Amino acid sequence: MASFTEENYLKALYNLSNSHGEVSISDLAHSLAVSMPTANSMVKSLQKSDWVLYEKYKPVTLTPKGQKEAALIVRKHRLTEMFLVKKMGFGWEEVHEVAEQIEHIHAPKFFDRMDEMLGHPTIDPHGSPIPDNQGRMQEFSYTPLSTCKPGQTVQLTALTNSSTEFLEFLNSRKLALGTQLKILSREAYDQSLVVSYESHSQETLSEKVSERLLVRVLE
Amino acid sequence: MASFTEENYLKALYNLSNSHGEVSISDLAHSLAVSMPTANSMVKSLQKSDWVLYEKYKPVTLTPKGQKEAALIVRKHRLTEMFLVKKMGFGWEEVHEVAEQIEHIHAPKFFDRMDEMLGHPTIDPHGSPIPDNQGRMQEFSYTPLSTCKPGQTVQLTALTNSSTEFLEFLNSRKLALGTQLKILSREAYDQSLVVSYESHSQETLSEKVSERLLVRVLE
DNA sequence: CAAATTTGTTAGAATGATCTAACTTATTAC
DNA sequence: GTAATAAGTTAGATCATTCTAACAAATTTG
Repeated sequence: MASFTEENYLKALYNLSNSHGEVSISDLAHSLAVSMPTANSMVKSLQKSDWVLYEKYKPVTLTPKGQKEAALIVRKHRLTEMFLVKKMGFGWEEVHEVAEQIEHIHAPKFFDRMDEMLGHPTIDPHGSPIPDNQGRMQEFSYTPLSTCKPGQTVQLTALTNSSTEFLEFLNSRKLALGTQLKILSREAYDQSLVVSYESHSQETLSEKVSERLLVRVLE
Repeated sequence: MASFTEENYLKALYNLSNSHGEVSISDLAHSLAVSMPTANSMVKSLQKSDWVLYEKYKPVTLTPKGQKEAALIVRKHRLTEMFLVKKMGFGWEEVHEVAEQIEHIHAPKFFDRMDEMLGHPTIDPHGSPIPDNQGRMQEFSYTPLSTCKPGQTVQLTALTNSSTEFLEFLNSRKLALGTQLKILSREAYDQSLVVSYESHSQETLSEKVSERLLVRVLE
């Protein structure tokens, strides 16, 4: 069984994996706020327990066993976030820290019960998919708002960044998942978008914001 | 801030404290399933951080700081047990293991919200008092059923032991907190008691059981 | 109270997770 | 295609938590 620390490495590897499933030691170390030698030695030890594949000077890859373990940790994290929001009345900007701790609890029945109470949700409060209890995660193909065109109507479905600051910004603009946005125009100079939604007839979103908003194009 | 391990030592000290607030190294070690040298060295290190008072060859005592910290961990444990039973549908025999892990979560808002949703409970599902958010715990003076006399009517209010096996035994006899028992007789040979309650007109409880049942005498 | 037993301590070692300093390999930029 | 930079590794140390073996103090018991 993976230790608390090992679980954090597995989750980081899972989240950092590129399209080839590879993660550099450097990225891993930065993501976990540890030194490169620390990440290096932990990767060697994860290899011994068959969680990762690794060769000197090459990027790290999760084994199927490692992938499943990591996905199940992510599952616990996202189920917890959903539970905190839907059943305990927390805001989507408040749940990350707590979920970061609860994801390490070893108690299948606890998370199964959450899942049940929530009606087996497939996404978390930030629109990220929840892996199933076998560690399989469905792929969504959402579009960054930044790549959409004036005239399009879209629905906000997920975020690429869920930092407290960003979530609080979205709260201040009353932007929630599910909101339908009409793209009015794009400013050529800074790529900011002018959109309208609900009672907001004109709201400007910077490129920094619009590239973090994932949408489904409605028309 | 106390580490996960330190928190477990503080909690053990809190639970093992006798009327003078003292705990022997031996009891501490047994309770945590570690060797005596381990307990000894941890006690020395807890002393350095002002969690405990300690002198060579003397029993250990929690400082006020240590007592409060321990009580707040116990508070988190018992609130969690209550939440699992009342809000998530778990049985009282299923909640100890999970609460043992969740008690280490650092997230005041999470536990405050539980407390609120539960209506600020003062006892956990096994009748044990929940310390308040300042770490103060009210003292109840319950009587072990084993010391009661035939003819008395009592109400089951708490347990001195909450092992899964004992709780499952109580489930099998439909004995829940709040149940009113009438003591019919006592067997002189083994001190077992014959009681009646609800639809059970005659149930024999061994001394081992009756001394673990805490009651309030009604008449 | 002296012997036996229990309890507590010291010393020394192991493991997991981390660091810095120094060095090596790989990549990027002229 | 070298020189500079970035990325990765090794070596060696530290800290927390644990152990066993050996010894010492305190308590219990005949």
